[in-house]
Amino acid sequence: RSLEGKLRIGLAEQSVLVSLSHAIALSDPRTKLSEDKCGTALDEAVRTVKQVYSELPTYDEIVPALLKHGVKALPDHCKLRPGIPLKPMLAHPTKSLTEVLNRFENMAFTCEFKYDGERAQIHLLESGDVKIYSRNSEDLSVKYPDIMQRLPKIIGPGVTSFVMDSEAVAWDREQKCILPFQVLSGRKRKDVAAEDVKVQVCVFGFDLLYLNGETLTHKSLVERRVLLHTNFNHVEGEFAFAKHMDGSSVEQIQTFLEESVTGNCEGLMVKTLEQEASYEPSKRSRNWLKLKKDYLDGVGDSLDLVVVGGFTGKGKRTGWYGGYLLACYDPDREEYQTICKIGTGFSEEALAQQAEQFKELIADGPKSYYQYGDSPNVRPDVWFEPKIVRLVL
DNA sequence: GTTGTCTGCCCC
DNA sequence: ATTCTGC
DNA sequence: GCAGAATGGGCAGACAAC
Repeated sequence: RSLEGKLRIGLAEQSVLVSLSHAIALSDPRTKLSEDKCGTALDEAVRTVKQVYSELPTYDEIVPALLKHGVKALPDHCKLRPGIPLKPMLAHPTKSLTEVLNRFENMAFTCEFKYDGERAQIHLLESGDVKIYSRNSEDLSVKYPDIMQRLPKIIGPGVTSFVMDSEAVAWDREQKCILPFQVLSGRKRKDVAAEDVKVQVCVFGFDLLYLNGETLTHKSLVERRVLLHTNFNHVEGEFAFAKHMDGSSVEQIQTFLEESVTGNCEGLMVKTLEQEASYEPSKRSRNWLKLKKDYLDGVGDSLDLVVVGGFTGKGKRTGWYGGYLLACYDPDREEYQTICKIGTGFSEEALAQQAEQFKELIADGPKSYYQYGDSPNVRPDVWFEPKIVRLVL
């Protein structure tokens, strides 16, 4: 966990990679370090190690290769390979179509449906083994035996190995339509047999990162997409290509966005096609933008809610409230019904100021007319008098 | 066995 | 996931 | 803009309690 940077001590993955790169570069006699070029050489080493790690995120292979061959030769020994999940490319959120058009002015770009499911990175190894990985590189192979089983139908002739980026989405076989994420999350995760799968899924492929021994990440999206479409088969209700539209006018995109929402999708992904259109593992790249319907202005309702409790903060929020319990007043029943917790969107200043504000409203316990659940995570550490109303977006 | 509580290199 | 902060 | 660390709802699984 130390190496993987998951200790929450202010030293996480990227800092570990920098440290490892520096340590190797500084101790390797092959790296000649003159005073003025030392900084540049270190930066170069970090760049190389990060690049390699993003494609083959396994210290078991990188560290021995570094020790044996040094930083410069590392990319020759550690390459993207089916069977090892690479860190998926992520998208930047945008709040309006204007923002998208602004970013991609004078560039070729494409819009894709943003499917509301689970990221699935599908690997076919030369050995014939199939593996499916989650967004966080968890092995989902056991969860999706149905996908494993149907793969032969999907793979085109001559394909011996590949890595595909896709979204697994809950699918209604009767209505032939996409079901919400909530349905998908009801699927079993362990000891799943393909025969008794209750929640069916359709896989929507949207990128191809490796094919028949060749890494495709440096190719442009338009090239990768051609390879995806020519080497895989659409299979009704089982595998489809993410729906896309390459038009660039406001009207075309607006229509496509509405179409995606009608089709039970979250909105659109907008991606560069030719320039700056490589696949950047692990990066939240500005070359991929997500335009979700609930980000858009005027979409989504706001509520007036009453703050009825506070949760003591942890870590850097120690000393004040890290989150609050909110309730909605029901005039018929004359009671406050707790509805959600809120813990983001507060600056440290607001957090401190609010702690002060609620100090005078601390109650001995929950009011008789508060209604809340049994679960401890909706039992705040401190209950408040129902005085403060907040507009929640 | 059945019920309840809590956790997760969880999913979003 | 979203959001804020220090660099 | 990056990296990191706060925090949300909701699920199946795991395990403790009965």
